[in-house]
Amino acid sequence: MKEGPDIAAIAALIGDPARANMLTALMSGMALTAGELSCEAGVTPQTASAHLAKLADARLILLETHGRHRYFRLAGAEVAAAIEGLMELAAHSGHLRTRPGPRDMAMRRARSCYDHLAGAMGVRLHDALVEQGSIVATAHGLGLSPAGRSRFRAEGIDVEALERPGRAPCRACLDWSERRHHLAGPLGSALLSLILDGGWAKRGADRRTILFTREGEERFEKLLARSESAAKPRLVGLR
Amino acid sequence: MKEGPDIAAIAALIGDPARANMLTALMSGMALTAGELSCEAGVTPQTASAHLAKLADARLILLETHGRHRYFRLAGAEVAAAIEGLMELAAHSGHLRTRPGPRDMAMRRARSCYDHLAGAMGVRLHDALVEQGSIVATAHGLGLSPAGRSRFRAEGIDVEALERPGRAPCRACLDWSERRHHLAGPLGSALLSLILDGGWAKRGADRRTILFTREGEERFEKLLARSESAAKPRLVGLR
DNA sequence: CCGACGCTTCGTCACGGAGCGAAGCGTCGG
DNA sequence: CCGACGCTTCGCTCCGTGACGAAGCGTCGG
Repeated sequence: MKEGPDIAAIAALIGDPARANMLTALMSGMALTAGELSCEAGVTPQTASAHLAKLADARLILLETHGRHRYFRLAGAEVAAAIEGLMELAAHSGHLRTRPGPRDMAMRRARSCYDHLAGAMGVRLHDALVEQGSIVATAHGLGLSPAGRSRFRAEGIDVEALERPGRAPCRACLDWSERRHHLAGPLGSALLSLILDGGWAKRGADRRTILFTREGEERFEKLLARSESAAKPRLVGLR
Repeated sequence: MKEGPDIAAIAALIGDPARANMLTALMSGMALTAGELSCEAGVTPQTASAHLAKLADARLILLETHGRHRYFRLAGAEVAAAIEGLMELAAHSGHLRTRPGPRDMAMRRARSCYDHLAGAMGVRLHDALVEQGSIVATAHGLGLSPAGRSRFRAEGIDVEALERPGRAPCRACLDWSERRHHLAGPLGSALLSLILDGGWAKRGADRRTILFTREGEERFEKLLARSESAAKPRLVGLR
């Protein structure tokens, strides 16, 4: 049993606290500078530099240079997925670092998981879209129903851009704080963009917590309500 | 960003080659003795014992004692999911340990991923069941359609046992070798049991490869064919 | 131009963890 | 009962890795 992916190499990279903190910070989906990441990791810039080089060599993160600033971001959704899987396992097996507090509650309510909405509100979004059939199971993962397409189009989302060959327009991502699925993939990403760009919510100081305005929350509820009451009749016998 | 699950602790456990090999061996879904796991890891029994204690303390594996034999198995599906996520990431980022060979081909074709069928055949099973609507998206993950329920019942599967409160009857699990979904969860588990108990296939020497007999392969194809041609008409416009 | 800043590279040190030999305990089977 | 076997625990060694200080390079802005 020595063939196949070398999970030890990958896990060992994530298994260092400094690197784990960096990767977790990058789960916000935003690119951060080497200096910012050294703060996140709580180490000196020189140490952070060595760590970042390892992550980049392993292709877990990507580098973009802007003058003297070096911006790093996660290499892609599969990195986020692996980290989310570890988070789920850590949460499930009781490996938590601090007691839940007010900030944790905000994280649990709404946060970005890489490029899409997670937390209780992310789960509600997924559930609502599934319940009324805007998204359905396909061989390539979750897909859009015809009714779903027109609904998202009405929200200003470029639906054609979501559906590219060999790429599922959405994906169920298991939420470590809710133990249920929230919506990931291109649709999930587009919806978080809609929420942030539309001013419904803004990022918290930690860059990851998503804080809805009063008005934004109403807009979000209206999105769920339209999702739940429009188009397809409810499949009562299904569940 | 110091709150939340401690992924470094979990990843560090997986990041040791000996422990990674053990966990990978346990992805077969079978329980193995401490001695067997020390062979898998390529270390002495005393070293293996210390590693196993760490994994058990962290609740990644469970111990069952039978006389002088100590059987260990993965603690649950969330462990398998995290490992699978790391496998996907390792494969995606080019962290492979050996060149693909004949054995690897058998692994890619059909293998057990914890308690369900993975590899090309596992992906085909998922796709066929989705295409004809036996399984559909629900808020709790993938669920069974009415037609799916009667079909699986006809195969001798205890469908009522699959659908328990708070537990999705199936789940899409991303396959690291195929980069597509195969079927996990209770239904996936029941189908692998059907395949193995029904004599359609047996486990390879490595305990993880699933080797179909000629006859078993025909039975499998018939399952797919019935899945694809029966009940619900094809949703041609969907994709 | 030049000092400040962001970041990388080099050298060194200290600590922790994985490894194994030795020893011991409990179970099994003849 | 007793030797063989499976497994755990203890003690010790060695190596690898993360940490930081020092130094250097490139970019930025006054």
